[in-house]
Amino acid sequence: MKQPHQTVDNPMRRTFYETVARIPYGKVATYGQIATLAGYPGRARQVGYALAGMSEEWDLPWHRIINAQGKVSPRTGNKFHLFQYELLAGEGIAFVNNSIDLNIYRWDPGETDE
DNA sequence: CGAATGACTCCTT
DNA sequence: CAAGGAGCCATTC
Repeated sequence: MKQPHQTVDNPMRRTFYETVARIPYGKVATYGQIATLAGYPGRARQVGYALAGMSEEWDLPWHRIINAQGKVSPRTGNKFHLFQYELLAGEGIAFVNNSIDLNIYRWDPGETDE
């Protein structure tokens, strides 16, 4: 089966991690957003793929990454996405029918960030 | 190189 | 608003 056994040697994946780590508290970002900010527009899938290969021990706020629908991505075979909801709620994110208001919580780099 | 896969996104029903 | 189909991209076999 296909396993994301990728290494961090790839500058693309490393850049994704850097971008994710820059997401401020109480804010969220979409995969496409991260990809674009990382300098790889259109690689939204690779962002999710990179996060999938990431260890749970990482300091990255992976829970702040959601899809363009304003919901957490339903990962395959795991219910960790449920845990993501709790983490986001802990950040002060408001949910409406399990969906997040991207118009409010979407990370705006250069304005609200450092 | 071709085929398959996946934490995605957009467009149409 | 929810569901289905097509498009895109990188990595792996």
